[in-house]
Amino acid sequence: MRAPARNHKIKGMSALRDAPRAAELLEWYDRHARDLPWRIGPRARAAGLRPDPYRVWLSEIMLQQTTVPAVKPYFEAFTARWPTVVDLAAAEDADVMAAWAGLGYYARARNLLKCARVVAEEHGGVFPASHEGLLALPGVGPYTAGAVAAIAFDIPATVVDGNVERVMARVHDEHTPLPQAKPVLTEMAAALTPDARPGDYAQAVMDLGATICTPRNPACGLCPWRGACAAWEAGTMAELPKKAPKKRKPVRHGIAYLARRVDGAWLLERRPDKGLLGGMLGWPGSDWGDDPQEAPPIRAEWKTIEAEARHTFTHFHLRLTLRTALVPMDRAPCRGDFIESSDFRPGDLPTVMRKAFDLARGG
DNA sequence: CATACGTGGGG
DNA sequence: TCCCCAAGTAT
Repeated sequence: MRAPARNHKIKGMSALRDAPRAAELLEWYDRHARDLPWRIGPRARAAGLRPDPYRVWLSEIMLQQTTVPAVKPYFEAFTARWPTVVDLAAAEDADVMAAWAGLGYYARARNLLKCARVVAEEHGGVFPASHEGLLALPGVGPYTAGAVAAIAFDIPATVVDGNVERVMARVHDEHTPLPQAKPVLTEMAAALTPDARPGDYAQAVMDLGATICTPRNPACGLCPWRGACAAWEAGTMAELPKKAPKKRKPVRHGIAYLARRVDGAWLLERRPDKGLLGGMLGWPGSDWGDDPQEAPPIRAEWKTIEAEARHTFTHFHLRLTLRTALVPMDRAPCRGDFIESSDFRPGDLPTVMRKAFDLARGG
């Protein structure tokens, strides 16, 4: 009897390896699926339930380059405050940006609102039920379109995120470094994607990557695909996926000005939509570079705080010199606006600006 | 295709 | 302290 399911490519003294099968992964998922606020579990899905596309989309946007623990409280807050995409579409920009503060990658929040308004105004408040339609939405790329199509609509889309790349690289012992390997890893993922249970399958691979096939110390002993894993056989799982070497982050310097009016109001400035921290509230200040120039937003006696605020962004380290001043009621700023003490919440600021506030208030 | 774009947690 | 990373997208 032939064994067509066997992989006969033999490396060294290895035993025959099984081909990875979606069914094995789905069986594992049926027993080990994570319980997440935006998710419909495999049992409920089998009973015919589907998750709300709005919640799936919202979670997928939040989860871009962001961990599940970081997302959970934001997801709860957003869905409590804006239960439907139409509610979100009607929100004030500043409220959404404030609610997103601390989660990072703020272009996501701007695109989130754009997308909600497109869905509300051009699609009657209903998310498009196709990969192509989803892909056309602001902030929705190939991954998110596939994930929403599969999870919310059970469309058999190939979903390739960082988890899938890692799992495919290991299962096939693929040593080509990322991002060069992306096309071949996508092909491998497509070859494994089943027609049945696309939503469960997409979540199953991501759960596998998040809980078993982790970047460090993978729990291969618990893996449903261990018998099919070429990296396990070769002992290379810890070094996969290979990645192009990273550049060192340069250090940039800046000055931030924290002005408090005698009535307690704080001088803040809305940053332009484009660029770093775009659309967020922040302290007025200098540019961030090698040699920042003074740029006080209002005439005052500025005092420099001893400690500088340190913060690391995606591509540089920032050391922020903080200057504070107390200014009288009748003096007008040349940049920014005073926000009444009762209207100001530090939590509305992006983290770097909140750090500056904490330092200035504490010192 | 390379780069810009945040943050918090873990080793 | 420092580096790596986490369900990517836009340009």
